[in-house]
Parts: sequence; structure tokens; C-alpha cells
Amino acid sequence: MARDTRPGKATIFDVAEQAGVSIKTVSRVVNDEPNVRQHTRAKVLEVVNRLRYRPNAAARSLSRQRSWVLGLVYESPDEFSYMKDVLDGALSACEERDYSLLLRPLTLPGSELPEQVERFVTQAQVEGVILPAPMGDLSDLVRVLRRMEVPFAAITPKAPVVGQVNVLCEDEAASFSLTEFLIQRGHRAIGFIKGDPGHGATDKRFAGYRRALVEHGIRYAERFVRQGYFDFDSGKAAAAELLALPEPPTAIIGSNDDMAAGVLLEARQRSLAIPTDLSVAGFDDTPLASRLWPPLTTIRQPIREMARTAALCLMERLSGQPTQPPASFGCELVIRESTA
Amino acid sequence: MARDTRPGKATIFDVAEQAGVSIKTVSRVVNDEPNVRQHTRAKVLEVVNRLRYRPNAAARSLSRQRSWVLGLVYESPDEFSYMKDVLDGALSACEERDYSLLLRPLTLPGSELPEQVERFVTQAQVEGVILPAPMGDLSDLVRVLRRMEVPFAAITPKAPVVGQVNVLCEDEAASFSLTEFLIQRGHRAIGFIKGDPGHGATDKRFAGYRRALVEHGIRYAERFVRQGYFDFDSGKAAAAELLALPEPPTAIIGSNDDMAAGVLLEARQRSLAIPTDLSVAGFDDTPLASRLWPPLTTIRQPIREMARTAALCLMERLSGQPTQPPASFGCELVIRESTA
DNA sequence: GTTTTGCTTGACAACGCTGTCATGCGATGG
DNA sequence: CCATCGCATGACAGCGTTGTCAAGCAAAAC
Repeated sequence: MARDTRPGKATIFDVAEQAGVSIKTVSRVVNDEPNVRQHTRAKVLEVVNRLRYRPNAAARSLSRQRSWVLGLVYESPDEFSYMKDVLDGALSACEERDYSLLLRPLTLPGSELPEQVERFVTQAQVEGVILPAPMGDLSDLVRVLRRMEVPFAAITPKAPVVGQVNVLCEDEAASFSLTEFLIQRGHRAIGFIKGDPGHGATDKRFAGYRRALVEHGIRYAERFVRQGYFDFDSGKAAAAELLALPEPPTAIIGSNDDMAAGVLLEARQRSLAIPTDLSVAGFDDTPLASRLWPPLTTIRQPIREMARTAALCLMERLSGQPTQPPASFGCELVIRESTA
Repeated sequence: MARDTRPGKATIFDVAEQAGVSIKTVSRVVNDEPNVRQHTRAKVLEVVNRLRYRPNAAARSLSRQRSWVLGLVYESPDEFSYMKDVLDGALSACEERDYSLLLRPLTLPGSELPEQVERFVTQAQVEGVILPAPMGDLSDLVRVLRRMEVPFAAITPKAPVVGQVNVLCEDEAASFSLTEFLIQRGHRAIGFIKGDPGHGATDKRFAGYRRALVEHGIRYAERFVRQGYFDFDSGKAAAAELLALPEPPTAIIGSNDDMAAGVLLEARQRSLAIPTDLSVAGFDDTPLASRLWPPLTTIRQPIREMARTAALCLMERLSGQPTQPPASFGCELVIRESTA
């Protein structure tokens, strides 16, 4: 256990000694605490730079009884675009505030979910957890975190979680405007493929679709609505059913891009021309949307910003100054060639 | 700083007291050290379970002078499929061995890259770093890690990094078999879009293509080869050039799926029927490949397994028992409808 | 019966940092 | 000129764990 003297492994003692001050003063300088003379501060900083001193995270955690670790719990889907944005956003916030981010993919449905999460949190001394959709709606999960008194931030949960950070977006309004766009383009028979019932976005997107119909005097027809699960195959299957209808819809909205891609493939296999015979639209503006033929009309959401905000609000809360995230994030209609 | 007595926050002292032993004995039991009587061990374990005791990671790190943290440094691309698999693989290994994984997206090219990496490593006391392609070929990065004496594992680098873990796959052979497959299907004029020159896979995939031509008595023609950068746009642009040739190729291989998707779109815009007028193939078997129309013939690589192996070998090395990864991982030709 | 051996256990320092509290000092006010 | 105050600094304990070393004890060897 001899002290390691390689450069870059300097401790607070080394700095204190070379700067001719006590370790406490070094600590003050490094942590930007007040009450250090300008001259002293400069002298310490000089030595810090020269020795490439970096405080030992473990020691700091131990002493302060904090870990500065956030957890990100998610279900790993094939089409990872959504999670990629969440990850980017969360990481950018963590980097900014010198937090660390730990990931924990989960397999749903999972009876061992509570144990997995508990282990994750205690093991790594996770201080707060970010829950991208649909994790905020898993009651088991929420219960465990509550019991462990670990604050969390839910991204687009079905209903805001009481006492926690909730980050929402205008799913309903976005869906409304997308549907309205199609109506204005002359469509009357518009099919809709719902997302996974467990996701908060599912109901809201459906509600927006329905409201747009109603407000434009179009009768809502249940036969034009199918249940999907946010994945390619379910989108394709739902499209097959819709297109087999005696009077099939002239436009189909998939509740996300991956399902819309499924619609596209199904239409292709039925030799339907897009957008001439059928208009197709999706949600999320993933890379997939712009790589398909024709490129998808879709709704762009600020997922990255939402995740960033979730992380930041969580940190504020952990530091004792709770901040509320904006009431709702706006979405944007991206018009491409899959609609006419 | 009073001791926290909430359940789940028990310390080694609490366990020792309730089990009627010293803290050192508890430590022995928890770490599965030998020389503890069966009876004592059972007694301690009973209390551990009852109090839900979990060793404090920070204290353990501090005492053992180890962090059990691995870093994953990457460049965040739009099309995240490759990184998703790397992430999955690395996480699975970390979870298995109770390591933590920290991510660090980098923006390339970066003059501040060395600083960023150095900060990342020292900040979080990262013990070893995983470098997915093309990070293993960035000499700046490699140099910093060497200087800091941080071992790393490179996934498919251009050339194996001396003294470090290298995980390779049969890129050349896979490309050979894909090209051969097209030749056997009757193609003689086969276009090839190279990947980013910085990636190790780029040269190997090109070499396999070229060897297949030669071995089947087809003259290699430079005009059928274009430079791409592993992204959709460059694939589309390269395809535009190839298809504008007086005698255009009857098949085009993109060095990854995203570029092949670009080829598909370009062909579509020129009203070429796939695969009748043009065959298209890609690499990596990403979700994109199966969502396009027609679904892409491609090469499937065990990215996840490779990343897992990289992580595991790194851990063995850190624990002082260096293991060599397999010489090379095999790839698999996935035949779909984009080729004829 | 005594010495040796090996297993089991515990006391205590160390890991690197921050919080608390005490001390020193010059400036300020009476 | 002395008491007071506020800023600057340092000594030291404590955070929860593991490593070292010594001690106790029963079985084995002499």
C-alpha cells in the first residue's frame, strides 16, 4: 500500500506539500470554496496543474456520502433510435455536471425486475434514476425506487408520477397536427396503428388522431384502428389488416417510424404506390424515416433535450434545489414524400 | 455525519455487531475468502441478508485502490446499430463480473481528444477502456492511453495494437464470400463502395472483394470502386456516380448497410428495379437491412459477442491473468431479396 | 508432555478526501 | 491601547472498507 508516485496519480497530500499549505486548503481550492486568498489559490492551482492532480472519486464519495452517479434503466429494443437520443441527452447533462451515468438494460416482462433494479441501485450507489418510456409506468419498478427512497425522473409517463420529476411532450397536439395535415391533403379514411399499450405516448397519440377527426367533422371509425407494439412486425401486420378492408384507408399513421416502415413494406408487397395509392406517416423522425423509400413524413420530438432535462432536474433535486421541468416539450411536423 | 440507519444502508459494523464477530470476519465472508468456519459464515450471511447489507463501493474502491470501472469511448453516429450491439455486449460482460461501464461519446476529428480522454479516465478512475472501431486506430487516443498506462481493448482495428487486447473478425473472408455469391449469381460488373478510410474494416472488406474477383477470373476495374464514409449520404452519392457510368455495374456492394440503403434510394430515384436491374448488398445486418425494400442481402457479424469478449479479456488482464481473445470471429452471409 | 503447525479470528492502520472546529492574524471600533 | 470581528488557514476525526499482522486455539508431530 505504498503511495503511488506516478505522474497523474498525485494525492492531495502531494499537492499540499509542494504548495506549502495544508490539505484542507488544497481541498478548498479544488472545490472552489470561498475564503482562500487569491495568492494562495494561484499557488495551489499551479501545483495542481503541474502534478496533474485529480481528486480521487472514491475518496470523495466516501467522505461526502454521495456518489454522483445517475442510473438509466431501459428496455433494449432492436430499433434503438429512441434510446440513442435518450442516452445522448442524459450523457451530455452528466458530463456537464460531473456526474457519472450507469446503464441497466432490463428484459420485460420481468418478475425479477424489482431485484434487478434494487441490485443495480445499491451496488453502484445510484443516487437517482432516469426512466425513459415506458419504464415510468411499470408499477413494480416505481414501487422499488420509492421504497429505496431513490428519486427518479420519468420521461413521458402515462400519468405524471407524484413527487418525482416528469418530462412530458405534446404528443396529443403533435398527433393532432399530423392527422390534420392528412385531412387537409384530402384524406378522409385514415388508418391508425396504436403503439404498445404500456407506453404513455400511445394513448396521447391516439387521442390526438381522434380529436383531429372529430374537429374536422370526420366520423371516427374503429375499423381503421389497429393495435401495434411499436415494432416493425406489428406495424406490418396491422397494415395488412387495414389494407385488406373492403374500403381500405387512403392514409395510415403508424404510432412510430418503425411501425410506419412496416406499413411501407406491406404496401410494397401489395404493389401499392406510395404516396399515390396510400399515404404513410410515422412518429419520432428516426434515421430510419429518412432512409426509407419514400422518406417518411413524421413527427420530430426533442427526445435528446427531454432526456437532458430529466437528468438536470434530477441533479437539482439531489442537490436540494428542486426545479420543475417545462410543462411540455413541443414537437415538429416533418413533411417528406410519403404523404400526398 | 451520523450513521445512517435506514434499512439497506447497513454498514459492515452493523453486520459485525449483530453477528457477534469482528468487521474483518464479515469482510472475509462477503468476499468469499477462505479460512472462515462454516458456522461463522452462515451466521454472518444470515445477518447480511436480514439487514440487506451491501458493501459500500466507494469505500471498497478506496481501500483496494481499484475502481472496477471500464470505459467505452466512441464516436456517436446517426445510425447507432453498431454501437448498440457493442454496448449490449460490453454491458453484459460488466454485469456478469460486477464491473461498471462508463460511456464517453467523442466528436471527431478532435484536437482536444487527448484532453477529453484523459479527463474521462482520471475523473472516473477508469481502469480499462474499450475501443470500438475506429477508435483503435486513432493514434492520439492510443498514445494518451499508453501514457496513462490504462490498458485497452480494440475492436477490429486496422492493425492489432501491440501489447493490448485485440478483437478481430473475418472481414476479408466475409467480403470474399459475399462477392463470390454475387459472381455465382452471374454478376460480372460489381460496384464496390468503400467505407471510411479510418476504419480497419474498410481495407479488409475491399481486399475480400478484390480477391473474389481475381479468383474468379474477373478483371478488377477501378471505375467500379468509390470512396464512401459508412453513412447514408455518401452511399447514395457513390451510387449516383456508379450508376451514371456508361456501362454501370449490375450489382453494388456497400461496405455497410447504411450505405447500401443509400444505394437503394438512389436506384429508386433512377427508377431501377431491385434486384432485377440492380443487385444491392450491405454489411452488418442492422435492423435497417430488414426494414428496407427489398430487404438487404448482407453480412452478419457477431458484434455483440466481440464486444463482450473485448470487455472480458480486459477484465482478465486487469486481474492479472491475461487471456487472448479468439484469433478471429466468424461472419455469416444473410441472403435476402435485394440480390438476384 | 511439550512443541509445532495450521486454521480461525480480531485489532488496527491505511486508503484520499471533506466537515468541524480551533487558531492566528490584521483591521475595525470604542 | 485594548477588545472585537471576520477572513484565512490548519489539525484532526471520520467516511466504510480491506490488508497486515498478531493472537488464540486445537490437532498433529515429536
